[in-house]
Amino acid sequence: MAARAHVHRRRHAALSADARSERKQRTREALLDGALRLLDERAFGSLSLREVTREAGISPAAFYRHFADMDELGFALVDESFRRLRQMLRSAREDPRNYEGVIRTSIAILVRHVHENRLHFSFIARERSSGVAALRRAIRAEIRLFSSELATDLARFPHLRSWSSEDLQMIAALMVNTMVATVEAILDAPPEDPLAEQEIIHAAEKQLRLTVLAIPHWRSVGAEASGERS
Amino acid sequence: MAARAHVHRRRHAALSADARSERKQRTREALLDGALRLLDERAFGSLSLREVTREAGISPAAFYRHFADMDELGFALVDESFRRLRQMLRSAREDPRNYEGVIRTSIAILVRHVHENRLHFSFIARERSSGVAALRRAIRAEIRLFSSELATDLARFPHLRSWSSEDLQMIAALMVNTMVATVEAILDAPPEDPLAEQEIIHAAEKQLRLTVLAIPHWRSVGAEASGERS
DNA sequence: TGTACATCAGTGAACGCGCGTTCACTGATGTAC
DNA sequence: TGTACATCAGTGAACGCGCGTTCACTGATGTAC
Repeated sequence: MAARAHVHRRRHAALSADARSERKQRTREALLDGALRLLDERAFGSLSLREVTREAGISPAAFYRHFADMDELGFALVDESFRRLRQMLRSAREDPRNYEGVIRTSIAILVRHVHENRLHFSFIARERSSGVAALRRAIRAEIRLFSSELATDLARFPHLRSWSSEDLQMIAALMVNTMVATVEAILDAPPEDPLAEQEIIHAAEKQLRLTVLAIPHWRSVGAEASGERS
Repeated sequence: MAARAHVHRRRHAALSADARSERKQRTREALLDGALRLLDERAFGSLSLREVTREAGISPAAFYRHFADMDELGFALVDESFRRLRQMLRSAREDPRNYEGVIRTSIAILVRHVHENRLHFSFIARERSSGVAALRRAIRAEIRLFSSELATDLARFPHLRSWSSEDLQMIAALMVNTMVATVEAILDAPPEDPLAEQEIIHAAEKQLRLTVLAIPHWRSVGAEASGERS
């Protein structure tokens, strides 16, 4: 395996498997994972560069081989976390059904992904409101994007086809609010307490069912026309 | 005014106006207000004792005449913030009307209080998710209490009289979610941009109208009976 | 393949800084008589 | 009212500590020939 680089004697052997850059990549991931582990119970703004390098098992100075400063590491965490979240959305969109089925399976997929990526969701949930302004803005922008995509998806359902884009955004935002609150509740619940979690899930399903129940009865007023049509 | 303490020559003149304890009270408020000012853009967990005393204009050591540590100051801020929030709820409950009227006036009262107590709401919104676990728990408990009280209030409305307590909690939580998200959006919007804020308010009203629209059509399932009634 | 040189991820010591906390103190205010 | 003593909010210096950042370095890996 050490001889691997000699197999093809090219001008730039670095194009093939490069032990050095592989190791570098692994250290970078150790920094990101270490930070994420510490962030399960702490805010990013109170995390020190030295703590992260300590957790990752390298010296403080080596940090600068990977990131210019802590903020840059923070952005990398946001990117990674939302990559996982988008991947979740892809699974969720794979089997569209009627309202009822969508709600149950969407919540189930959401809950599964929260457990599989607990630290990433915990990081996003915490930094969404907190501390570092740049991180907060990046996260809010991603969530707004998510909400817009949901609005587009919703437009395919029977009653919603004729809705204005503004009203679709409004109901998508309402559903995203519910999902964000549900994720926060799950992360906040005593870990691995199946009863508490089941109650949270049950309430979330009811809230979404209640929301979609209103759809056939909705008639928008106020924004589209300044006058009213009695 | 300096002679005030001499007017009544009592055994314990301290019972009347006490210049010393008045001054102490004023310094305590300077600490709380200074901290709150700094917390408009920062997380509590990243706030130092020295910064707070600097902002309040006293020496670091004097801090300990008022609080044992920064956490104690944090709890005092939570208390003060929720005192203002409860005061808001009292105004909101003063004139109960039909659904529509309640929504418009409730949102208006909420928005007014957010502007009048911007720093307190900003503090609560940020620390609700962030950093210091003890503060987070205190804030979540207050919001849960708020949600329960809303459930009690809702029980007085026509269609909701017969609802189970669980379903009332569910819809109250949904409405609180919407209000929390609305407050966050207002605090996040460019300050004093009346157009952006009007859009946020408009969306919030729609979301609440949509929610109450579902009420007459709701039929709870799943929790009360383990079997289903087809 | 073997050798001589280049690259560069990671080290360890050093720096100046702001931190929380302690301590003996000061001086204005309060109390007893 | 006047005096002598007690209280106590606030001071300023000092402490040890962890921080972010810099620097010259080491030694394994990569490259050229």
